[in-house]
Amino acid sequence: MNADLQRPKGTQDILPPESWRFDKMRRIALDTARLYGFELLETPIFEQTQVFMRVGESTDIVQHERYSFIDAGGVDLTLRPEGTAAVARAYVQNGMYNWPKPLKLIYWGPMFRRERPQADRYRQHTQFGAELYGSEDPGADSEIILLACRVVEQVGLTNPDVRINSIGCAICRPNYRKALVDYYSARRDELCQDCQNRLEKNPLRLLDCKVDVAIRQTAPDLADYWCDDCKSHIESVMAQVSQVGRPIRRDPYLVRGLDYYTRTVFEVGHPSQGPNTALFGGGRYDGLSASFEGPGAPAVGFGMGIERILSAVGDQFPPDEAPLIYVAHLPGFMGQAQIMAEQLRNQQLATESDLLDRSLKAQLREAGKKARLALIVGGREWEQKTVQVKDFANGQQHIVELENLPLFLKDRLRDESQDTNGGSNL
RNA sequence: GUGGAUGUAGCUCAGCUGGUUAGAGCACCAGGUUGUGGCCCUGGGGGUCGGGGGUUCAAGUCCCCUCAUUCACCCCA
Repeated sequence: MNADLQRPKGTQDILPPESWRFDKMRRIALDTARLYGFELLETPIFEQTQVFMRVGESTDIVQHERYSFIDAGGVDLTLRPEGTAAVARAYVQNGMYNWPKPLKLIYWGPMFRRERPQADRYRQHTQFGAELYGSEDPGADSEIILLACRVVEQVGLTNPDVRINSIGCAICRPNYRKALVDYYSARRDELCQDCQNRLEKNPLRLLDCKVDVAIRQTAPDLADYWCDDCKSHIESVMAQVSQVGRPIRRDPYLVRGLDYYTRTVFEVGHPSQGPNTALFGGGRYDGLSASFEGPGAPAVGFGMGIERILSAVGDQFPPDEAPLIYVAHLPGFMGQAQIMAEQLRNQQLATESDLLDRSLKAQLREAGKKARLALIVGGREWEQKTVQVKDFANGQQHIVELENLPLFLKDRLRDESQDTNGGSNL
């Protein structure tokens, strides 16, 4: 295919069965969130560009990774690069600050960033996230962490590795920032090029440089600069999470890229993915809603990249397979087979029939690949108001009267523990 | 934005130092039974060797350019 007709760089066609794994993942995420009483919020996949500019002056995803366009009416729009800003906008615009507190919201959908694709990183990816508005209490932070961990556990990533840090508040962070800048400025010559830029742009990010690890070891620790409120806040979050039996550890070098965070930041990885990988992350952003000209409201949330999660679980997370019935037919009975299939679907039985008018042999070959049971419509049996039913689980074949058919089929499908000497491939 | 790797059938890949009509496995289709799947056997459809240019009697193979894909850094989900 010509290059200019191909899928855009960094996007993907999600083919079956992967597409069904996505669908199952979504159901699990939403169901788990409902277990905690979260509500689902849908926002547009594009917003006015200012919505994202408000929240991330110094972050790459709003600086030079934006998919922006001017529409025919001259409005500056951007495909959303992340969920939190859009939810904050919706929160203010819809007056949700007047809703009963706390307000617990989740979202699911595509996000867009124009960056160079690599393993598990796409220009369009799917994110599931939660935002909890209206509570400053450490319990809100722990609720968010617990929900996110439960979701990944539901898909098979047990014992997630939770790392947490506090980047302080408007009162104590400036002190730390100054101490950090002083420390690194004195060693400017020893820093890598990236860190010299970070020193100007976003000093906190000096801490998670992978090159200058020796320098940061003697750098000032955030913990020594926390005010009393910030200190007791993170301690309570960690205590609360631990008390439900979920390990959590402080990572003194953990700071996150988006600059709207206050106090809590966290990332969660998994042992199967290596020591410091991030499957998802989040934090607190108490000042965000105020920047949308609404009343200030404390908030905490997480965002989870679904492609990364599914890549991490691998084949351990198969899609659900409906036990399928295939209606095969003898020559001249193709129409009858489809009518039969439709009647079985009326009984909520997943059913297919041949649409190519192929030989019985070919029909059964296809049926054997995808179905649990095959029906054969036509011939002598049809004249006696019966059909042949073949069970691929054991190779047995029965002649069943039409009026008893739905009951018979449901009975066979219910019994999962058939002997399998026939070689089912389900 | 920086650096590395790779492009041969739908998929995974062979194709030695350039040498006849480019192959295999899997997948797909058909036949081996007048009305029966899997396993096995036989046959079949499918390829501008990513594209363009060059060297040569001869290029999938060598050279240049280009496009695409992929991995890492930056950043992030």
